[in-house]
Amino acid sequence: MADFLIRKLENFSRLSTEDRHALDQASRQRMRQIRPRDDIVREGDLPPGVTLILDGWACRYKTLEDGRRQIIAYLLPGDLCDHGVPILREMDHSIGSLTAVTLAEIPPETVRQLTADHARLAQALTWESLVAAAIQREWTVNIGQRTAFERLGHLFCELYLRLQAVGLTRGTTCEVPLTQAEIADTIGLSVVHVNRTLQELRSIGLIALRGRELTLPRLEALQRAVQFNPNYLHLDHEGRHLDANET
Amino acid sequence: MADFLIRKLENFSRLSTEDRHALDQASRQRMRQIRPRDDIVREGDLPPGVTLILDGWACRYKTLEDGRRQIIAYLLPGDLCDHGVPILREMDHSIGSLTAVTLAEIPPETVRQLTADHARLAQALTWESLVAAAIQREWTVNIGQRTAFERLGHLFCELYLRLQAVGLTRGTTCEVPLTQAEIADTIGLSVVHVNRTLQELRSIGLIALRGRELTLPRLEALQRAVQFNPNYLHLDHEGRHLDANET
DNA sequence: TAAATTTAATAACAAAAGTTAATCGGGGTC
DNA sequence: GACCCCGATTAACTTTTGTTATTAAATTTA
Repeated sequence: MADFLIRKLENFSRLSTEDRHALDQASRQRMRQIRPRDDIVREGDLPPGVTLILDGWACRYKTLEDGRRQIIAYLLPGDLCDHGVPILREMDHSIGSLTAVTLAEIPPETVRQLTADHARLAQALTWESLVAAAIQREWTVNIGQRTAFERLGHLFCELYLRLQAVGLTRGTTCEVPLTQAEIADTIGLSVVHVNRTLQELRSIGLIALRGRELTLPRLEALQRAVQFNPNYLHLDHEGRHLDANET
Repeated sequence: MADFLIRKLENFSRLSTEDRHALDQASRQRMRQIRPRDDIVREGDLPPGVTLILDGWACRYKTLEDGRRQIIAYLLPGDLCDHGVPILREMDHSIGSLTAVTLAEIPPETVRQLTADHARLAQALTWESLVAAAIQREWTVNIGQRTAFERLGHLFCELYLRLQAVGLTRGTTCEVPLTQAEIADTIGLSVVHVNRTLQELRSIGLIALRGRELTLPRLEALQRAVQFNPNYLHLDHEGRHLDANET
């Protein structure tokens, strides 16, 4: 059930069979199905406990009074949300599904046990939350400093690598179930301009889009063209922390 | 020594004398002075342990190859940085001082003891880190969706309230030791446009700037004008979580 | 105190991105 | 199979914001 999360965590450290089993069990206790484009939690609600996206895409977002909307983060299969359960009184943003979503609510007690009994797991989960924070920071940079062209290319690089980390790419291709309006709300551009920029990326041959299928035929070139530096994803040390054989 | 942090945490919950004393002791173990506009940690460095800003302003920032720079977060007196010490191998961004800064490095062992021995403190520290994350999200919204006018006003509202939370405001005034160039790098605008927008805010009487002294004579009006909603700062429940007398 | 260096303020012009509106196209529905 | 609806595309035009350059003012330093 927790396959995507497990796969992601193993980018950071090798988990034992028990680690994996425990995580899997935890994810099976309370599952929930969400329809596409439905709210999972709304701003003002009591923050939910730890939530794991088992499958599908969701996002954090915030709506201004006049209807402008910013997508703040994507929640992909294997992503966790921890709002520090009883500490904050209410959500300051909403979470909504983009596609159909399957999620697991992991009870506080289960989280406590998991991290208490499985040191590696605890470490790996810390890693995952540090990376989530790093992604949020990178989005600030992306929206604040980059041109439309760079923003869009950067987003695609990030999505591709994050999907790859959970095994959701085939070759140079991955599914990106976003409308241009959603992309616009993500990188702070108008739909029209997203469309223009998309054309540009296509015409140079840096991306290909067939339906919801995104192909990055020349990832390296794309990364260079938009100054994408993957360091913030902290994916580059497969288990090194736990192997004693470092240089 | 840790006065600002203590004051900030008490916006969330009342601390006991021992809590405060323990925090204060922890902050005295390893102090460091940083000159204005100096790097504290650089991208690529090994992430430092838990760092507490005792006094002065610092910021997280990221520089692109071609020199563009984005300020990702402000670190004000009483702010904490926790990079999850040994988990990530290298910093994906830099931290630099804006003014002269006094900081405390809190050894991992001390952090462990603090949170183990002082439950309230542990909770309060979790609160502070959740708020830091919420601020980061709000910046995404600010830069992504708002006009120059709103962005700037929003930033000022945030800074004022954060400074107020640590007792660094006098009436409607606070010190904001930023150049217009730094503000520009914060909200993703050019210096020239920041200047223009500043004039506009001034001419309407929503802000006054004398040197580094920022006055918000009509905070409410400013908040309305820029659609500032302070909910993301989660400052509105003075100790409620620990008092049993809730509704 | 004077010189040097930042920082702030303006202006004129250029470019990027937004707005509005119309059309096209595919997928699903009746 | 005709109709609808949503999402994508395109065009024309507007607005916001960026760029470059110059000057003024304020700080810092010598």
